Amino acid sequence: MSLPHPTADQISLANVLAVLGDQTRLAIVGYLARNEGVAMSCGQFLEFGSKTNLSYHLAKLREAGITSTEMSGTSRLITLRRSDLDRRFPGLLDSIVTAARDIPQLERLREES
Amino acid sequence: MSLPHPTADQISLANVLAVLGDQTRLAIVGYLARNEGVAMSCGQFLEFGSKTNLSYHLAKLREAGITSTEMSGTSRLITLRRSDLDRRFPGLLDSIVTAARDIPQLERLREES
DNA sequence: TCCTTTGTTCAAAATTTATTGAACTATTGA
DNA sequence: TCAATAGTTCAATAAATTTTGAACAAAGGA
Repeated sequence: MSLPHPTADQISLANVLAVLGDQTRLAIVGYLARNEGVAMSCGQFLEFGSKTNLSYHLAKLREAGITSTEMSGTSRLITLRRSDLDRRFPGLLDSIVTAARDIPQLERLREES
Repeated sequence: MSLPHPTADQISLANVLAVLGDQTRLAIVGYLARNEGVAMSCGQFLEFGSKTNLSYHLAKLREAGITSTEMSGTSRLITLRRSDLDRRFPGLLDSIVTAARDIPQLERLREES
């Protein structure tokens, strides 16, 4: 991990909610949750926006402590910080991901994968 | 209920998260949750901001479907839409309210009540 | 009726967020 | 080494959100 990540106790609830209160980022997190264990690269999310815009949203997710981003050669591997989030805010991620499953935009994504 | 409220299925997850991703509104919801069953008036929240500003934040909460506001004489009674939220997003409100209990700003509020 | 209480609406200003394109860095493979 | 790949940074713009004060409205009590 060479990129700046907040430590588990630096993760703020209000910030996590604010960052997830955006369709694009919510869709990204839903996708990560449905593919947990599999590290995703930024390119996986190109259907959600331009490369530049994704860079912005993915940085927001990382800075909020929601995702972890590790460099791997020329790409970056993104994973959900599941255990940190669960320890810090029990039940929150699960309830969000479950509820996000019903969002149209995510339905579409699931069919394609 | 003479004020406009969204119906249960008009409540959007992203919007709920966005609206709760704000310290002031999160504090208000934490307060409502700790006093569930007791309807609160807008004035109860004056320590969180100016009257005008609270009017804005409380409208946001109502429009997002998080609270219900009923007119009662010269004041308004505000309650959490607990059952609608629980049905729509199981576990979400509880996990948020539980996590919000550890937020400093809310600690202060609890002592004063 | 008049005053007080409770809270709103409006418009302006301040602040924050999101989106874009151009230029750039770093790594990998040929 | 050279070109392609993956993604970033920067500056500018666009858009949405917050905050404020002044003026307003409606109900209740003296």
